[in-house]
Amino acid sequence: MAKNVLPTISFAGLTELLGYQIRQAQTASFRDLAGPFRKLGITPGEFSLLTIIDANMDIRQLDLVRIYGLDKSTLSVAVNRLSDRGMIRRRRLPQDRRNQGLSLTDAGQDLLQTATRIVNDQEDRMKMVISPQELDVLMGALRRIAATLRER
Amino acid sequence: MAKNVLPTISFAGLTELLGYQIRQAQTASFRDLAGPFRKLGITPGEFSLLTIIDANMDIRQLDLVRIYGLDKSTLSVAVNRLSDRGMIRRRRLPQDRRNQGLSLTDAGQDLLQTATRIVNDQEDRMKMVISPQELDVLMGALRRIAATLRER
DNA sequence: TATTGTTATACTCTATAACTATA
DNA sequence: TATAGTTATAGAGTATAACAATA
Repeated sequence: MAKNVLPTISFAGLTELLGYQIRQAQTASFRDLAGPFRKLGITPGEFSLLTIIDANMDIRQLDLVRIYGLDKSTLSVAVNRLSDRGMIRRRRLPQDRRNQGLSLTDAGQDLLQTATRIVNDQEDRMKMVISPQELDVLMGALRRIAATLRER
Repeated sequence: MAKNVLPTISFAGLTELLGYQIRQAQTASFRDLAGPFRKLGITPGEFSLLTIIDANMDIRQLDLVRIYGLDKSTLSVAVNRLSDRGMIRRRRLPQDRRNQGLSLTDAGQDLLQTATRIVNDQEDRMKMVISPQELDVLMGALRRIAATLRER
């Protein structure tokens, strides 16, 4: 009946593409984080948002917009979500009251701490399959690739 | 007035994370493709779909579901879009009429050819900032990282 | 007038659930 | 009953446009 025959799929040149392998690694990373992060109610993007806000007292939304290359409306929505959940505080800055300084609440700091442990655990697992030398190459090469593609 | 002072943003540990750099490279790659691909009316995901269908005569949707780790409904929608545009053909397979074999139309093959040139151009630009040795390390390491994260 | 941010709206991508058809 | 695929629906994530407040 030929029922359990798994078809052999050709990926054509796909697997030889650097862009393809970068994407595969990236989706594997997100899916790996998805489970533990869902319990916390955050996404990888929100983790990085919390990290940057934590490290930059009273950062403005427009600075975050520049960092992420997102539209200001998109960022406003993202900040809303974390703010509604009591993780982020917004305050008008006295120097220029058009700006809103962002900071983490105590609950936000707790959340960040837990999320950071999850991320570090993933990092450890990734580093188990590559050598320290390979790690250096990887970090440098990925940075240069991103930079050159952003140039135009 | 301190108007043109660009604030110095700290990324905390973010830039030392492998997962972060992989994501940065991946979003840079997608954004770089976005412009030329928009003119063709396709996405990077659709490009890879076209490539795999082209290389696998009468492939079934369920095989694609397994490759991509997507839900069958998601894939059905994606195939619909390309089918509505006349790029993909579906035909019931005589061996088992529950299966639909997918193939590219002539227009689909033309589209794939044009998209492939765009992707290859991006690959060339990425390879201009890394050595052949680094390329080897990158491909191998990214493959192993994706594999280990998928294991659980 | 220009800048910072919000809101309404819409589009894409994804999954879940209920369905049809075929086996 | 099980498998392959479709459709309706809903939830993220994103952008555009119109708006409000502040400079």
